[in-house]
Amino acid sequence: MAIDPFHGMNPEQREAIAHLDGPLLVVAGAGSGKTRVITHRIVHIIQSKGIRPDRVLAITFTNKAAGEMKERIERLVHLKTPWITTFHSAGLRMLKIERARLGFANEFTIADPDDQLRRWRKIVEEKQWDPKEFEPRRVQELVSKWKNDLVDVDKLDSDDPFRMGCKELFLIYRERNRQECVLDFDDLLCEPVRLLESDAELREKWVARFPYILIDEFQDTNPVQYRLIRLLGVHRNVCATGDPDQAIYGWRGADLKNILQFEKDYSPCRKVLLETNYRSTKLILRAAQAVVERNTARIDKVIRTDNSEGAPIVQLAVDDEIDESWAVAAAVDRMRSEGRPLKDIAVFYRIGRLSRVLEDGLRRRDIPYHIVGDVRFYDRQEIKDLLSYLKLLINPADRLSFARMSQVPKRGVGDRSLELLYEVADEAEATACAVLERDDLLERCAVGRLGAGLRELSRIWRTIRNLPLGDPVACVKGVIEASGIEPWYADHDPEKAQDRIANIRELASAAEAYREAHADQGLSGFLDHVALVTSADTEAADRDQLRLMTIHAAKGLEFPIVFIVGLEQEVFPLARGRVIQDLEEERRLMYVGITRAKELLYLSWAKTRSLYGETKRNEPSQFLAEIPAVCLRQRDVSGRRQAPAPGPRPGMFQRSPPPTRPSRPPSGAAPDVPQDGPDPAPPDGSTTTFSAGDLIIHQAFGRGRILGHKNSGAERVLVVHFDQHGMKQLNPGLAAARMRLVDE
DNA sequence: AGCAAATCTGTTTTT
DNA sequence: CAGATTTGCT
Ligand SMILES: Nc1ncnc2c1ncn2[C@@H]1O[C@H](COP(=O)(O)OP(=O)(O)OP(=O)(O)O)[C@@H](O)[C@H]1O
Repeated sequence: MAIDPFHGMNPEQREAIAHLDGPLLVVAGAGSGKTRVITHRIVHIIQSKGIRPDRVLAITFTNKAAGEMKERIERLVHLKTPWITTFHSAGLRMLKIERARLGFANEFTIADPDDQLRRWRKIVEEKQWDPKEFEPRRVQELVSKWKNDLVDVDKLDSDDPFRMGCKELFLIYRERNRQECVLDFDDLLCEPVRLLESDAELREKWVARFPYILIDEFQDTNPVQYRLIRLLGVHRNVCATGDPDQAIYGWRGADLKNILQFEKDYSPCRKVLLETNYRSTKLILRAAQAVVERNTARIDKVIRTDNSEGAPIVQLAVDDEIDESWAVAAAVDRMRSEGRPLKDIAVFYRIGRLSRVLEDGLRRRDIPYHIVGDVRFYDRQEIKDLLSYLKLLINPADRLSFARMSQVPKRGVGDRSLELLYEVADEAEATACAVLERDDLLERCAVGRLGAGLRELSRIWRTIRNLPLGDPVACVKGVIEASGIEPWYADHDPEKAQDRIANIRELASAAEAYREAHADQGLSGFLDHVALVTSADTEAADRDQLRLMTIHAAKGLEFPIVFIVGLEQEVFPLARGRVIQDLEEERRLMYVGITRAKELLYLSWAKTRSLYGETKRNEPSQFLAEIPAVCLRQRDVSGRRQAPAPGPRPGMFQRSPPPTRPSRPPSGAAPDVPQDGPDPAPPDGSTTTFSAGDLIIHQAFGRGRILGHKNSGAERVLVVHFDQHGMKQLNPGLAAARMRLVDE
């Protein structure tokens, strides 16, 4: 029944698959079959060495890549491969197994990054330090960098007061997390390293656990990750594959020099170069290669393809971002009408914000799309609310979750009640949840009219605390029921209630799906899963949708047709405050983007673009000029809207005329003057409307005159000029209840 | 305690 | 410009 792992492989790939014992480094360009080598090597290891699949540690960059690799291998060997995962999941799995060594009082939970940020903010506040100087975001960023760079913070010394301040904050942060049995994301890498380094016996056990180790996308490995590999890979059966030209996570501490380091650390090390690209047309590959060859800090490598020459890359210049989105939508629409499945097409951009305009264009043409890396399902407010209850069932010491549970739904428990409760808990050396369980403690904080809320909270906690932790579905359903969160959202936020309730139900479905796949794992496993899953993993891959994503999210993927938009200097390559921080990394990003395309590539840039609230004139990206002209077909459809007689609109990416967009009204003329027209009826059902020019009296602001209404973001607002208070923008629904018309 | 309005940011990429 | 945070009122 053995399958031939060498089947369909070229000679270099075969060499890499065959060389099982001793270190191996595969360095190769895009689309050369590196991931395929890893996959087939694993099959070969299992078959020829008789190694159990669960004793192969294979690291991929994303959960999705891991899932695909797992699926392929499990289909071939019919056994589970739980250690084909990301670094973070592998770290978590190790910590779960070794949790006794962490020294926590109860089972740990993984803190949500937002909750951690709140923790930093609170610590700065308690210290009474200036939150401008110690901005929680910056502090969190630096500490994360330290952890990923393996900095020993206890020994850290610096002249920089910010760094020393962060050190002081960190010591408090760490202690608090320890008390609450909470780990942050970076701890999933640091803690395994710490445990392994401090215990030779443990190290031996884990080294023996994985006789073979493989790492894909090695160029984006950071110091902690590499240390973990070094600790586990003393047997030297370590295989790394990577492409230095695809190193795009330098900002996260990844260091492409790890590739050179690997060769030294594992010297002598077999090195295999893969030089055939199986993915792209000749023109696309030549363009990508020409761009990346501009980098100076780079070792040249050969890459060729037997694929056809292919169609030229289309480059398009447009007036602004709206035209760009129209052009993309028109081109996609045409492809769809020619029978192309939408899932063959992807649109890439440097920064996530660019997806907004694209969405407008796509919606106009009813093109279904999926934004990869959009708000994670598990990051939605209502989901986090429920997760706080669930986390407390596992780890009642977690006060960040406690605070959220206490205050959603709102039940009259505020910061004061919480402070009091924490004091009582600390004094009794009990967890916050224990206070809710014990009448004697509860009565000490549920005093006066503050008491009602806490008693209600206590009642809820007592109904959920005995939910069966082995069954995530029962827990989720029990918490939804007991918390009363559905009726509360329905009542309190009717606008979004439907979506919210749908999401809440989906959480229950997710728990069901999880229970189905991991019957032995229980609630705790479900929560871990939730912490690590990204929105790229949750996508509905079965639907025929256009995919929109940042180039970072496109790493490792391939599509027949690719659009890259926003190719303007300072947008891509991206500048911060007019400075491009790392041009070579930006260029590698361009290389990654181009090399995702198999057949057709479209590149567009807009002469003006509104971003961050201002409209800027931009130059085309330097990367466009770096592509050899012979690879390109250039079109410029800018400047046509101003034509005196509009006539039929010229084609954009293609030659057939797309529908025209009327030229914009002179919007810059009077930005603050609201548009006229009747106000929408207030949502409360009353019929009161106000029109521009009406004179009104407002309960709070007194006499004023309605100027009209305008759109402020997604909201419609009423613009009123008050005699006493000047110009104000009011919510029309609420304002209607608070003001009345008066006669002149 | 809770809400709505006003003010103030900053502004990349993600496991 | 949009999101988060602070202020100010009930
Ligand atoms: N020997 C081969 N013959 C035919 N097709 C191959 C071969 N090896 C790989 N491929 C195909 O080439 C494409 C690229 O392979 P793969 O994703 O493994 O490359 P990669 O080097 O990991 O790419 P990248 O670094 O760009 O992510 C895939 O569609 C794969 O199926």
